[in-house]
Formats: sequence, C-alpha cells, structure tokens
Amino acid sequence: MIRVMIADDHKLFAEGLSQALNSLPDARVVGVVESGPALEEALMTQPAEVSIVDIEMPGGDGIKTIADLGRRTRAIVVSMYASDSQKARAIEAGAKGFFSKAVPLNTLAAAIRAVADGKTLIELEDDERDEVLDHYSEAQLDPGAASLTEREKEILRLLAVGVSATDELADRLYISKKTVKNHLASVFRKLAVSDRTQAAIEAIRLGIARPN
Amino acid sequence: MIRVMIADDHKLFAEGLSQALNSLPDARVVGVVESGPALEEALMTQPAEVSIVDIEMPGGDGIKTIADLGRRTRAIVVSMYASDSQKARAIEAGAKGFFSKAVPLNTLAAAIRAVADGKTLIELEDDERDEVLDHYSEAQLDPGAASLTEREKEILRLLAVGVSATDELADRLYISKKTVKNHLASVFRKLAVSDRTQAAIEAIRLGIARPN
DNA sequence: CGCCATATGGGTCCGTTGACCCATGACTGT
DNA sequence: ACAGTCATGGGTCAACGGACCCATATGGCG
Repeated sequence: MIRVMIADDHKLFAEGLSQALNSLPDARVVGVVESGPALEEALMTQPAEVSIVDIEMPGGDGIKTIADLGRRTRAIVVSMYASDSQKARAIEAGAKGFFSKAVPLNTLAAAIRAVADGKTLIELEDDERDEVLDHYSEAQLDPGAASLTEREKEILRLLAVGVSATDELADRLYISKKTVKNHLASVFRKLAVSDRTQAAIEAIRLGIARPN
Repeated sequence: MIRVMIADDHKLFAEGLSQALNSLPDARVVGVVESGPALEEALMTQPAEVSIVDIEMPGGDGIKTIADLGRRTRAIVVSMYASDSQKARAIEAGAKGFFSKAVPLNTLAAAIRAVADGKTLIELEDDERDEVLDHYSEAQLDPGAASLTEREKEILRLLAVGVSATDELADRLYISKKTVKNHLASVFRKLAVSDRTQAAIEAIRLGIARPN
C-alpha cells in the first residue's frame, strides 16, 4: 500500500483527487493539506511514500517545500499550467515527477507507483517516461487478488452488485449451484475471507467491482 | 438521485471530482467532458439535472456554453481564481452557482443539492448563500435508510468493514446473538434486501459506511 | 395515562452456506 | 507425454443465517 499525501490549496481538487486515489487498490491518501508548511508538519507525524504537491500555492510556493522535505517523501509536482520554467524549478528542488492537472488520473496513478518504486520520472524524455508509466499502469493487487481467475472475478462482480444467493449466481452464470460454491470457496481462500459478505466488500476495496 | 455532468479540461480535477461526487449517496456523475461543445453534445443523449462547468476552458470558455444550454441543465460554475468579473459573466449567462475550486467538497455537494432543488445561489449575499447551503448540507438518503435507528446503522457500519458473523457482531456490540439477528432483520426490511451481503453493499452505497 | 418506537432477549424451524472429500474434461506449457 | 491449472460437477454434513412467533424494559410524546 502506497501512502500518499496531497498538498493543494484548492480543496475541491485535493478532496476529489483524494477520493480518486483512495479508490485505487494499492494507494491510500493519508493526509490532505493546503500549504507547503502544513505538508512538512503533516509528514512529521504521518509518513507517506509519495506526496502530490501543487506548485501554485499561496504563501511560498511548493518548490521550496519540496527542497526542504528532502528524503522524507518523494514529491510529484502537479501544476495548472505546467510551464517549462516550473518544471525546471521542480527538477532543481528534487521532485520525482511533474504533471499538468490536465493529465488523466491513470497517468498520475502510474506515476505514483513508479515513484514509490524508486523511479525518477521528471528528467526523462516524454517517450521514455510514457514507457515507464505504461509499465506501472496496472495496480499491484493483493497477492491473493492477483491470482483470481476470470470466473472468480466474474462471481465477485456479481456479488458486489448484490447477487448474493447461490441460486441466483448459478442462474446468471449458467452453471450449477455446486460450481458456484466451488468458485466461492476458491475466492474465500485467495482473499483470506470467510464468507460472501466479506468477499463482496473486499472486491469493492480491491477495485475488482464498483459498488454502484 | 441527482445526475451531474462535469465539464473541465483538467482531467485530474474532473476525474477526482467525479469520484468524490459519486461517493455521495444522492448524486451520480453521468458524464465527464473536456470542453463546452462536448458538454452540449453529451447533454443531448444523457440528461443531467446539474452541470459543473469550469469557466476556464480552452476554445471558447464555459460562459458561452452555459448561455447556450438554457434550460437543459442547471449550471454551477467553478473557477480557479473566482474573480468578480468572471462571476458577473456567469450570472449573465444564467449560471445558478459560482464557486472557487478552493471551496471544500461539502460546499459543492450542498450547492448541487440546492441547485437541483431549484435554488439559485449565484446572486445571493454570502451569508444568505451559506444559510441555504447549510440547509442542503445533509444528503437526502433513501427513504428506507433515513429511518434506520442508531443501533441499526452501527451494525451496518460493522458489516461494511467485514464484521459479518453474528457472533462477532454480538461481541463487538456487547449484546446477544439474538439481538443482532433482530436488528439485522429490521435492516433487511428497511433497506429491502434479503441478506447481510446485500445490506453491506447497500450501506456502502448509501454512505452509511465507508468501504475502506 | 396510554401509545409507539427502540433495544434487548427467548425459542423454533427450515434452507442456505461453507468446509471437506472427490472426479472429469479442456487447455497450457514443458 | 505429463504436470499444472481451470471450470465444471458430485456428495456429505455441521453450522449458520434468516423468517416466524413471541416478551420485556425504557423512553418520548400526545
């Protein structure tokens, strides 16, 4: 689980991003702050592998903060305008990544995984960077979840939308009740849970299924 | 359920906000687009009661779009800088709300509910506006969910974090297994579900409990 | 005071669920 | 050809879950 801290004075952006990142199975937002100094303070008590820092914050921009943070966290800078001069300053301060707020969430998610894994993206050429990001585009699920078979995931998706009865699952999948129970038993073992309620919750948590 | 469309060329913001709004029990993001024209087009096929429009979009700003939309949707304008001149133009175009991206999510959520309910926030004095927003700060849950008792919600919260066994629920709440089963039966009836798996999912969906 | 909702608990009963044993056919990789 | 995995299915059985009946105490409200 990658712990992420977000520093951005635009709360709507910060809270939205926080929700979005928390919906990833392998990341967890451990703090949202609104200024550089607040980020430094927050990291004192709550470590985070990666910090998302807005370069445009009032009262001393994010650049100085990143330089101050040093090795406490790896910083990914996000900017509204993403100018070359901003990028240069971000590099100088030791940021590991630099992105416009116009990039899709998946890109940032991949960047977070790459940076958490020790990669530095900010000085790469665009094509190199995209290659690295591509490599980190898939969430590393829990070891158990990763080994779920297609059929097992299918059952989980149904479970997570409320198809909980063995009969109904069997009907939907055109297989016998016994096979449903067999698949469920595998799922329970792989996810280390003991019943379908826990499995449904875990499926939602892991991003295998969406709740709504 | 309030259907919401988001128009913002900053994908990171738009996707994050989308996730955040979807986590509300009474709103549902039905589309995310990156330009004014795209918003108009999307609303042709997918109606939405409320649209969140960034005023700073490339290729003809959001203002013209809002004026064009007319009565198809109610627009809430969000802006990075929230200047007075922007607000004035938003009013002229017929926007129902105007907010800086620095406002917290709860404020926007309340605004969405208020606007969906026919209110116009943009021309109100700050204190009046805050009063209205305060009134809409609580999500209107499903009729069934609204009538859940405290104890029932407590059980649901535990269910949604994976405490699914009757024994364990009884232990955690210091009551007998029988009482747990009684409460669960009430929950099933009120939420119109038939087992604890569906109840847990419904609890997450309704915002009574958070999955993670 | 009496009514109603809430929280607590009892008992019974049948159907479902999960744990355990197993087999077979298809496919994949070595 | 052989091992491994996957999807399919069988059976048994004890435990659990949900539906039904019920009682009692408490507190709020007309």
